[in-house]
Amino acid sequence: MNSQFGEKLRILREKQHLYLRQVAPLLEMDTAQLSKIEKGLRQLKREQIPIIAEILKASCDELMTLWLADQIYALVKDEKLANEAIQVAKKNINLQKRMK
Amino acid sequence: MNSQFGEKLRILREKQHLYLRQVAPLLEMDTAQLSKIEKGLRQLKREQIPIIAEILKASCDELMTLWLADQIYALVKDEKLANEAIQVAKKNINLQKRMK
DNA sequence: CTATATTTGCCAATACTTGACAAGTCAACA
DNA sequence: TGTTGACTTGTCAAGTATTGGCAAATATAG
Repeated sequence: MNSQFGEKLRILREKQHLYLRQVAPLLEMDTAQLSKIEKGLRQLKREQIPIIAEILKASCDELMTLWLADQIYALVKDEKLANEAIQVAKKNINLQKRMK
Repeated sequence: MNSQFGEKLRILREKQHLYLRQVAPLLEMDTAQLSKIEKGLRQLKREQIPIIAEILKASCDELMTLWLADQIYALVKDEKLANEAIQVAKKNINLQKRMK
């Protein structure tokens, strides 16, 4: 439960029978980094998500959602007020939407 | 709508008829910094929240919630998948809770 | 034992955030 | 109009955090 995004990448990569060493260069990184990303020890850059989505033939939106969810989760995972904070943030987002 | 937390601080401070110059030293910062914090241009450190809550005679939990909500909001405010991401993050938090 | 895939540890390089100060605006008012 | 007090803004060095890249370690299969 530490990195949904990373776990998903690994699953997708294995489904495509690809090795880290095959995928990493396409993202201009070494296998060590990609390994850490899959284990949630490092962050993939936001702008690399579309790239890896294509490589792994996955939904960019789904990956983006998981990636964002990981960021949020990291922020509040140890907070007793996590749920309340999320509620407030959500309200603000919907308010913002209505503004546009 | 840029910083609920900052706006709240300002309102509370004015309600107590306090000046930046009176509050800032209690947080070991100068007025410029506190001004920026109230305008959402800087972040108050998490561990300072209880301190300012006491100074402003406010609910620490409420301030903490707003502070966290601001962090989340900053993360996703320009994301079209913000709501989906929040949904996923929320689910993970509740999962985690059940684990404990 | 060897080869290949992945993981881990380390640290220099880079990027991001803050602290501190100076200079600026603004409003009140003598 | 000039002064004072409150707040704001700009800048940049210093402090933190994150990343990139390499080398060594581990794991697995033959």
